[in-house]
This record gives sequence, structure tokens and C-alpha cells, in this order.
Amino acid sequence: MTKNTTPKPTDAELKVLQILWEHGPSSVRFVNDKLNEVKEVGYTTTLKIMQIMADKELVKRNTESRTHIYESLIEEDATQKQLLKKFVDATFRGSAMKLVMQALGSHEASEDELQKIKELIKKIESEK
Amino acid sequence: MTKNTTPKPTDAELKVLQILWEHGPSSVRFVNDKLNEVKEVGYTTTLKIMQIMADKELVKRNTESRTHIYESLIEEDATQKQLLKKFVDATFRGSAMKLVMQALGSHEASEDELQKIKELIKKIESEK
DNA sequence: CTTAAAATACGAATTTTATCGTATTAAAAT
DNA sequence: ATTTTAATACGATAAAATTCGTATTTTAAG
Repeated sequence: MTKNTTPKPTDAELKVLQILWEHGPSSVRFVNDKLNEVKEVGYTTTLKIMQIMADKELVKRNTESRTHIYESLIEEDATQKQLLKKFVDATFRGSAMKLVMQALGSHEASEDELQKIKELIKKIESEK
Repeated sequence: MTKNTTPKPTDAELKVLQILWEHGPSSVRFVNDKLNEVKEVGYTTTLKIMQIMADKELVKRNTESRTHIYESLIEEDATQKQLLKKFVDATFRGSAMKLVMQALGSHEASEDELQKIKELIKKIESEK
């Protein structure tokens, strides 16, 4: 029913997706500029990655104008969820809880964030 | 002071590490058998990976007896922590909280696990 | 219309990871 | 001592991911 054939973006592809998710449909030039804010990378390199992504149908592109505009075809939440599952299996042998503990322990969570988590837990508990 | 030069195990290497962490110092044969419980892989493939890991100093090996015994040189917790940070940055743009939400939301947490998390939160709050 | 600028297309080279075949060595069994 | 077995060493190949140089095309200026 879903045509979703496990999109598995590579690291480089994920970086592009992050930009598309954050800024919406963008040109290669724009994405490349954003990438270069973090790390130098050639324009054609970015272009190639985005073309490959179009092949894989991770993104679609609008070629109407000379400057092609790329847009993510996969959803941020769903992608994160999928990558998370893989990561949890590989790194924490499937124990999501161990991961949560690590995440809470390492990255200082703000009052506000802790509050949100507590609310989430309540919600989960009430759903049982 | 620490000679820690960012150990970045690949997926295959991580699988080996998981086994070494779980079972302690082991022979290639043992690790290969364990790997094969999940997915078929040749003995020499496993051997090669573990030799590469020895080069990278992810593991050390005891060559006293004919059967070399490999032992992890990096700690499970520290490695998980490091991989987690990288993963959070790449996938959740640095938002550990978003990850926690996803983890709690997706992977069914048991009563017991939720309890542990609540306790952890309390502990964090009390430390502020 | 000609030129310059900006973008994409194409393909090659490199790097990293993964896999395994064959050779060699060491130990154990006979 | 010879054979068999089990292990490691070495190196080749393959597959995937990354990077970028050069050619071509398109648009806009002059």
C-alpha cells in the first residue's frame, strides 16, 4: 500500500535533507552555500549528491526554470524514526531505553524539556 | 592526556564490538559464530575486520596462544555516547530532546522502563 | 548577435568499507 | 614423521559513497 521502499539516506544525503527540511525547496546553489557554512564542499559535489538523490527519489526537482529547485520527498519525522530504529539496534542492541538514558544523562536537558518528557510519559502511561 | 583520537567504528566493526562487550575477550571463531547467528558471513571476512580493528586500535589482541584472543579497547558507554552525539547532530540537528521524544513515542516502553526514566528525571532535577 | 556568467550534465578518480580466496603456519592426531 | 585440521596472513576484488574536473547548455548583458 505504501510505496515506501526504505529510503536510506547516506550521511551526505542527510545533510542535504536537513537543509531542505529546514528551508523548504531550494536550489543547488542555496544548499551548497548552507553546506559551506559548516564545511567547504565544491558546488559540483553538492550537485551530484542531489542528482543522485533525485535518482533514488529522495527528492524531486522542478526543472521548469533554469535553476532547478529540489524538494524533499521524504518526511522528516518518518525518516528520523527509521534512522533511529536502525541506530538503536546497531548501537544499543535494540534497547531504546538505554539510549534515552544516555541522551538524558549526557545532553543537559532544560527544565522545559524535562517537563515535556514528563508529559509525554504521562500520556504514554494513560494510553495503556 | 587521553590518546583518544575519536574512534569511529563502522557498522561492521560495531557489530564485532557488541559481541566483545557482551561476551568479553573472544576468538575470531567465536565472534564469527555469533555474527552468523544473525547473518551469514565468511570467517576470513570477520578475521579481516578484526585485524583492521586491531590496526585502528579499537581492539587489542593476545597472540600468545595460537588462537588469538581479541579484546575491546574502547568502552561501551563512552562509545555509545560518542556515536549518539554524532547521530543526534546528523539526524536531529542537535536536538536530543526530539530524539528522546521519538524514542519514547516509537518504541513501546514498558512500565518498568518508564519508571526508570522518571527516576532519572527526578535525579537530574534534583541536581540542578 | 556575441560574449560572459551561471547552471546543469557527464563521467572519472578517490576513498572507504566489506567480502573472501588462497597461501602459509602451527598444532594435534595418527 | 606424516597427515589432517584449525588458525592467521596476505592481498585482491567488489561495492558504495564522496569528490570534483570539464563540457555543455541556458540565460542575460552588452
